[in-house]
Amino acid sequence: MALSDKQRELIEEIGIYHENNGFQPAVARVVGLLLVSDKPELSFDEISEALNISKSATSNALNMLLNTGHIEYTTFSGDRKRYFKIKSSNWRDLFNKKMDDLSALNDLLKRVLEVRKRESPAYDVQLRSFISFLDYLKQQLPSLIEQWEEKTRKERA
Amino acid sequence: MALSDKQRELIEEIGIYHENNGFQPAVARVVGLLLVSDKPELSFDEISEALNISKSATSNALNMLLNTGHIEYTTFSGDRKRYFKIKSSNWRDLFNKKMDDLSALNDLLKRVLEVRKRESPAYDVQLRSFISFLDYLKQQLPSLIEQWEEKTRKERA
DNA sequence: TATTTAGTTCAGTAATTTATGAACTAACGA
DNA sequence: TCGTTAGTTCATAAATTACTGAACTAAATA
Repeated sequence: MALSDKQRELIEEIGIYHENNGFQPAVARVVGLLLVSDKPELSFDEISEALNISKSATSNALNMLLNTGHIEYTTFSGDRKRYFKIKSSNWRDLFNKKMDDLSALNDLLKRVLEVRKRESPAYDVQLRSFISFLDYLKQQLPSLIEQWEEKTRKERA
Repeated sequence: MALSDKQRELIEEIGIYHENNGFQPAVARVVGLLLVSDKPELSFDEISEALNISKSATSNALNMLLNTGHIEYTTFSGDRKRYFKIKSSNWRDLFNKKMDDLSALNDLLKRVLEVRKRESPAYDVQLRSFISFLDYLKQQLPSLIEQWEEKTRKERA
C-alpha cells in the first residue's frame, strides 16, 4: 500500500471533513483512504496497515460503514479476504442526507413558530421567510437535478 | 422564565440538532432557548437559570455564539444587563454555511481525482458526475434564490 | 486433524470534551 | 468608599468517545 505524501495529506483532510460530519476519526480516515488510494478495493489488512490502526478499530470502522451503506465489498473465489470499496451510489445518498438535514431543521423551525408566543408577529417574519425558502428549495430540487441531467446529456452528445 | 413542556422539549430537539452540527451541548441549548422562548431577548441570568447551567457554561456559550455571529445583544439605559437574541440575519448565513460545506467537499473530491492513479478512468465516472452536479448546484443557487424572492414578492401583492 | 487466515468481541485505558465552582474583575450605584 | 451586579477566568472534575491488545471464533487450507 504505497501512498504518496499528497495522498496521506488528502486522507487526513477528508478525514477531518467527515469527522466534522459526525464520523469517528478512524471511520473518517477509512473513507479517505478508500477514496484516495490508487487501488479501488482494499482488504482489511491493507486498510489496517495503511492507516496504522488496530484490527479492532478497523473492524469497527468497516462494519459501521457497511451498516450505513457507505461502503461495500467484493470477494474473489479462492481468496478468503473481502475487498472493501466506496459504494458509488453513495454520492447521491450523501447529498440527500444533507438535504434531509435541512428538511429536519425546517421541521424544527415550523414547530418553533407553533410553540412560542411572541408579542408581535414582527418577530416571526425572518423565520417564516427562511422556512419558506427551505420549502421552496426542497420543492425545486428535483427539477434542478433534471436540468443538470439534461445538460450533461447534451454535453456528451 | 416560564417554559411549557413543549418548549422544553423543542429546546432539547433543537439542541440535539445543533450538537450534530458541531456545537457543544450547552451552546446548542442556548440557541434552542433563544429561538423558542416567548421573550425574544433574554439576560445572562435568565439563560443560566432556564437551562440550569452554571455561569461559566453560560458565559462560554454566549461568547462562543457572539464570536461566531449566531447571536447579538441589546442593552437598555439604566440597566447593566445585556439582553441576548438570535441574530436574524443568521438564517441566510446558516444556509450559506451548509452550501459552503458542500463546496468544501467538492474541492476535496476534485483533489481526489488529481491525486489518485486509478487504472481505468471508469472508476472516476461516478465521482466526476457528482462533482459536476455540485458545481451545477452552486452555480444555479443564486438564480434559485432570485426566483424564490420573485415568487414571495408576487404572493405578497 | 492441525494450522492458518480473516476477522470479531470486549474489557480496559487513553484522550478528548464539556461542565462546574470558586475566585476574580470591572463598573455602577448608594 | 463600600456593596452589589454582571459577568469572566481557570483549575479541576465528570462524562463521553475512541482506540488498543488480547483472547476468541469460524471457516479454509495443509
